[in-house]
Amino acid sequence: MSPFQQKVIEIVRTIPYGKATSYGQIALYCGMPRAAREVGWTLRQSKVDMPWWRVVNNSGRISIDGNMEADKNLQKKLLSAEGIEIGDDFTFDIEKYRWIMPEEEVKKLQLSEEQINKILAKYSQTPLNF
DNA sequence: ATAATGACATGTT
DNA sequence: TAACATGCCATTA
Repeated sequence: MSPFQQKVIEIVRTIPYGKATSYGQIALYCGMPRAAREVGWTLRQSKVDMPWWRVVNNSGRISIDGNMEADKNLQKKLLSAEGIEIGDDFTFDIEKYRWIMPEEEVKKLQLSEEQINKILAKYSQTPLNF
């Protein structure tokens, strides 16, 4: 298992109940802004215990396709159970439920200052919305 | 070694 | 708003 995958797992485990994040967001926290697909790959093949269902794509859609229909429906069910309402098209308002890592946690990630700034600029705890 | 394939993201149309 | 195109990068073939 690569260090990247280990980070993915660590971070996914910190996502609180009832919240959701995107693949790209996790990738960013891991210091690999372009590795969203690898996050998905990790969640799929890693059998360790983690709340994988709290990770969706950036438009708030469950993006499991093809022959993983069972998992797709399971994810919808699990999210619904945590209070996130999901429509028949497997989409929901991610901004309403998006989890933002606290700034002090971001600073513990051992990333370059440049990347930290990038993270805070994109996912700030006090965004425009409220 | 080269090319195709994804639980993705983002900018253009 | 939604479809399309391009960029990404580890894994597979």
